[in-house]
Order: sequence, then structure tokens, then C-alpha cells
Amino acid sequence: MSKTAAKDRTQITMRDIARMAGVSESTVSRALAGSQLVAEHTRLRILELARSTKYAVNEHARNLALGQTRTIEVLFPIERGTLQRVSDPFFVDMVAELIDALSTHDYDVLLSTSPPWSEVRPGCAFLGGRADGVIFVGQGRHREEIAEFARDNRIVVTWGAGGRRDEGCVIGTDNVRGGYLAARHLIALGRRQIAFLGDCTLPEIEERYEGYCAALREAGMEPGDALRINAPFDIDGARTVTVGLDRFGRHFDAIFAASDMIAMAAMANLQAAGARIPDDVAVVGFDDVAMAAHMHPALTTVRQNIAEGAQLMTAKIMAMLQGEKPKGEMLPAKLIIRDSCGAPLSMRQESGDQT
Amino acid sequence: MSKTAAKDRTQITMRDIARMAGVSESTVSRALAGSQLVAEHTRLRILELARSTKYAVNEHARNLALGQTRTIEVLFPIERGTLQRVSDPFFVDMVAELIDALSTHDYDVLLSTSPPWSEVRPGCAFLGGRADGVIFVGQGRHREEIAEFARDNRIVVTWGAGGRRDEGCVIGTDNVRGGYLAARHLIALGRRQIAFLGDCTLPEIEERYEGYCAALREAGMEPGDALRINAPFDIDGARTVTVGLDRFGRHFDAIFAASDMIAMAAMANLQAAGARIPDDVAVVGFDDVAMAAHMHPALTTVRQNIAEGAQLMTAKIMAMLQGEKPKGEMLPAKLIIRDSCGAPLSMRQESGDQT
DNA sequence: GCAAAACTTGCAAGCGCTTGCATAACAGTT
DNA sequence: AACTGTTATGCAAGCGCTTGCAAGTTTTGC
Repeated sequence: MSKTAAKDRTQITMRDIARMAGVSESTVSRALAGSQLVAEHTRLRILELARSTKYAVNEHARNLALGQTRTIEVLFPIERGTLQRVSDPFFVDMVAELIDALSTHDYDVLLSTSPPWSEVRPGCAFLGGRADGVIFVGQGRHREEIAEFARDNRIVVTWGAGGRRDEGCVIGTDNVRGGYLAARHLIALGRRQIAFLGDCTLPEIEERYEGYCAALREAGMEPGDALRINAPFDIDGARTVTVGLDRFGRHFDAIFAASDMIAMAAMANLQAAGARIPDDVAVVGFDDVAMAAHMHPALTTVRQNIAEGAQLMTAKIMAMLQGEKPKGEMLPAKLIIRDSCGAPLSMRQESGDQT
Repeated sequence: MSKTAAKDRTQITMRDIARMAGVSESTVSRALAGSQLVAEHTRLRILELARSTKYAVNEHARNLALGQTRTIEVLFPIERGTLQRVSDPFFVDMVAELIDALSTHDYDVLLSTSPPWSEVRPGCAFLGGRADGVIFVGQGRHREEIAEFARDNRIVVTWGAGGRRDEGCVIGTDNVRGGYLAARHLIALGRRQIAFLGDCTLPEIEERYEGYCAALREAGMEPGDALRINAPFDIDGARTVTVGLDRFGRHFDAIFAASDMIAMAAMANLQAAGARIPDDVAVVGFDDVAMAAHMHPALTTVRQNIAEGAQLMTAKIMAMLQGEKPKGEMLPAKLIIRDSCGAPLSMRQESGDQT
């Protein structure tokens, strides 16, 4: 009937409410905003009217008028099509915490997997003032792009590895320290052939490896490529790689996995191959996802404080919104010791085995 | 300097581009939209200008003018504060698939945990025309509210249990069938004391329990409350509950858990208590999260086809956007048999144990 | 009983973008 | 040279909401 299909807006508008209440739009607007400028009884009447008609303010119009969005874009640097699933609970938890933290500040979360620079839609749509700021959850293989993006758009916070150059505000766990703690713990337990499982081309993983190397060297060992196994980040991939682990046979007596998911996959493989954990192989993960404590044996891991991270990122972005220019920060990594590492090998000789 | 702080819009606007290019806003708008109405060279010039100035259309203004949002709100019915974390990979996967499916249709995803009816912000903000439609991922304890919401807002799709009454378009796995398959499988394996772990006050879980009961009755057994253990959905809670499992001692020889997370927690508990899986206790989960295949022993489970579910929900909501009124649908549940159930007990007597 | 000081409300001008319609520019026909 | 098509551009209205300012209505003070 009308010119454009899109124009068939059936939505009830503020004007309708105004008409029904016999007042002007201004008054309705103010009433809904809880302004003191509107008489108590008028406000109540309008509120009631709005409620009964299920009226809802059009956020776009509102944001346009207000020049804000009250929305933060949360971005996963996942290569679409390549890495099909996220699957790693770390991400869920992070998103959940982020939503929590942001909605505390009355911000919505726009979730996306396609980074701004990948937009190929012909013509329009570069970024888009659809959000007041953006949070990158992890850098993936796009450290450079993110850094550049952060430079152009003032309101950007990134979770990942950083602090090196002007990459904007980067928040992350102290991965180097985390890796160091993990490896040092295994060494202290008497392990000598410690394999590293992870994809070192990812900035965060690389840092964890760095820490691992530091611990090894500190103990007088030299990290070798033979013990560095390039496990992809997604669990199916991790499984595939670690399937061959038993072929390594006696070559390693411990594993430091770059993520809990990888650790779990490796553990399952080893167990299936008949290896005992921690007796034959000790395992340490990274993240401390909820499941980690509930494996058998429970997984020793390096905890990333996700809640704190989310809150910190939120705080930073709020500060940026206020015009400040906050620096990145590093959250402490904490080693959570559980059964998957067992007691020191020396003690083991005497007593039976774990616990 | 200016009146309101919010008015300090530093953002470059279409007018700026127009001015710079020496054309009108209309032309810029059309050029950016790839309209045929604008001369090739003009378009190129404008595009180049836009790129170099990092100009981005203001989506709010655009959507306002267009009367659309190109956004779908995805809602988790999580009680904020109560159930702190989602943690269940099922949700991540679902969100990831949803993002994928929706962005294929050029829709953004607005993620939220606070349902529209919970808004308590005084005055304004009821729902908000911030999205063209909403998808509920699970019903939680809000089946009624969701149903009512769906009735008022035409564009709503829900994942969960449904089909009973006018709850709008509900998509979900055939939970009853899934529960039935799981229990029947355990029975066929010779198990007789099958415990059910899950919170039956949740619609979906209740359906799974229903299927479980059906299988039991079919085999001439009567489901009893003694074997029904009310495990919460989140993993820590599940762990807490199942910690006492070993006290049940010989009381059960199998477990059907309402989700993989619960199953994993139960498995870890049982293993820690010295029980062998599947020899002493067979375990079946529900969901087939990525981890399920990578446990030791690998978890037998009922697969929910998340990708298909996400695509179906997306298709439904797109249809609704076109004015159609699609019906809900039930996706088939599929039993994925892995090691956590082992071979039939009868065969077991003869050979050693599993695989 | 009247002016001044509250209180309420409405007007109208935007917010940045899209688009129907009018207009200008420039061929291509007779 | 006048006329009709095309094609490229601009005008201006409008999307639904907010808000400074002005106007109207009470209430208060003396």
C-alpha cells in the first residue's frame, strides 16, 4: 500500500501516546525519562498509558537525538568459516562477565565476529556509529589490525597480549608469568621433559611459551623444538594433534598446555592410550575454566581472572568514554594446583601414588 | 563549551563528506549505498573520500530513516546475580552459530541477559525498538513470561521446550525422544538402576526426564524419586550435588545426566571416588558439546544439532520479518554412542572390560 | 488582592540519514 | 533550433525522540 515496505511502521510512537494522553510529545518524553519537570499525576497517567499500550521508545531515535548509543561492541577475532566454533568456555565466561559488567553501567552489548576492517559490503558500511566503543576479546591473528583500529578509534579496549607498543588499551593476564609458573611448578615436581602444547603464532600463546622457556632455562634446561607441539586452539584440532602423543612415548613426562581445552584433549588422549595422569605424565593447563576443577584428575592450571578482567575492561572503556586515556594493564596469573600434577616425583618413589 | 556534553559530537558526518566532495548529502548517501543514480566517477570520489576520512555512517540515523534496525536481540534467560556464569559451552556454540547465521542475512546481534520484562529502570525503557526481533536461547524459569512476550511482539523465536500452547515459534530438540533414547540405550546395555541428574523444574529438562520415564516404563520399571537427583544446571552446582553420589553406593549402575556439563562433573566425582566408568557406572549426557568426545572415557550423549537449530531459528525469524507466521519445530535428537557406556553387561562377564 | 516565584506544559529546532520528486544538464531526434 | 529522453544532482520532508526556551498556570508572600 505505502511506498516502501519498510515504511509500514506499525509500531506505536511517542506521538500516539501524546495524543492519547492529551499532552505534547515533550511531556511524554519527559515523563518517560522520569524528569522532575512533569507533574506527578501526569507522569503516572502517561506511564500507565505506555505500559498498557506496550509502548517502547525507539532506541535509534533516542540515541540519535542524544548522540550516544549506550552500546559497546564486543568483537571476537574469529576467522569466519575457518574456525567454525568458539567452543572454548573461556569466551563464554568472558562474554557473560562482560555483559554483566557493561549492563551494570547501562550499556548494551553488540556481539560480532566480523571485525570492522573486514567489511567488504560494497559502498557503505565501514565501521558505523553503532557503538560507543569496542572491546576485542583476544587478538587472534589480527594484532596489527586491532592496533591500527585502536589508533583511529579512540574508544577501544583489547583483551590479549600487549604493552609493547602503542596498541591502545590492552588488558590481559600476565601470560609470561603464567607460563613461567606452570613450567616452574612442573620442574619443581621433578619433571624434566616438559612438552608445550599450543600455537605460538598467537600473541598470547607465544607469551606463555616465553614464560615456559624462561623457567626451563632458569633450571638449566634448554627448550627444544621437539617438545613444542603446535596444537591449534580449538578442541577438535587439539585432539587431532595430540592423538599422536603416545608415539612420543617416554619422550616427555609432563605437558604444559596453552589452554585448558587443549589440556583436556591431551589428557583424554593420554588416558585412552593407557597413560596414567599424573604418574606417567603431569599436566598443566591455562585459563581455569569451570570444567578444569571437575575433571579426573582435576586439572592444575593457571587461572585467568575473567570476572576481574571483564570489570577492568569495562572500567577502562568507561574511563575512555569520559575522555580519559587509560593505560593497559596486566592481571596477575595464578597457579591453581590440583591433582593432574601429583606430588613430586621424588616423594612418589616412597609412597604409592597420588593423594 | 556547547550546551550538553553529549552534544560534543566530534564524529564526522555525511554533511562533512558532502561539503568536502562538493556535492549534496543526497548524493553522498546514494553513493555510499551503491545506488545507480549516481555517476561512476562521483561515486568513486566520494567512496575514496569516505575511506580516507574514516567516515562511517551513523547506524542510528540510518536505521531511524529506514525504519529498521538490522539487529536481532539474542537473550539468555539467566537470572543475573543468581547464576553468575553461563559456562555451559552449549550456549557459546549456540551464540556463535546464531551470529554466523544472522550475519549471513546481514543482521547484527545484540546480546543481553536481562529480559524485557525485568526492566526496572524507572520511567522509560520498556522494551525498545532496538531490534527487529528477539531470540530467546532457552526458557529457563520464564516460560510464561516468554510466551506472553511472544504474544505481544510478533517477531520472537524461542529455543526450548514447546509446542504445547500458543507460545509463539519455539524451536528445540526433541527432548522427550532424546531422554527416551538415552535411557533405552542404558537399559539395553543391561543397566537397571538408572539415576537421572537434572533440574526438572526447567521445561527442557523436564521433557528429558519424561522421555527417560517412558523408556523405563516400557522396560517394565517404575521411575522412582530415589534415582532422581536434582542437579543444578551450572557445573559447580552439579559438582556439589554429585559429590555425594558415591554415598549411593550400589544404588545405581548408570546415570543419565540432563546436560554434558552435569555428566562430566558426575564422572569426575565418580572417578575420584574410585568408581570405574563404564564398568561400575555407565554415563550418558545430553548436548554433545565439543568436549564430550574428548573426555576419558568419551561421553555417550544425545546430540543437539546446534548449527541446524541456529539456522532454523534464523530462518524462522527472517520469515516472521517477512510477515509470515511460521510454526515451531522440533529437531531430531540423536544418540551418540561412545565409551562412557561400554558394552552390554552380559557380554562384559565374558571378556575383560571396555574396548 | 496583586506581583513574584514556582511549577507545568508546549513549541520548534535539531540529531544524521534516506528518498520521492523536481530540476538541471546533456545527449539524441526530427 | 526546438523538442524529447536520459542521466545526474539537489531540495526538502520526514524517521521518532530530546530539550532549551517561552508561555501558561498555580501557588505563595505580604
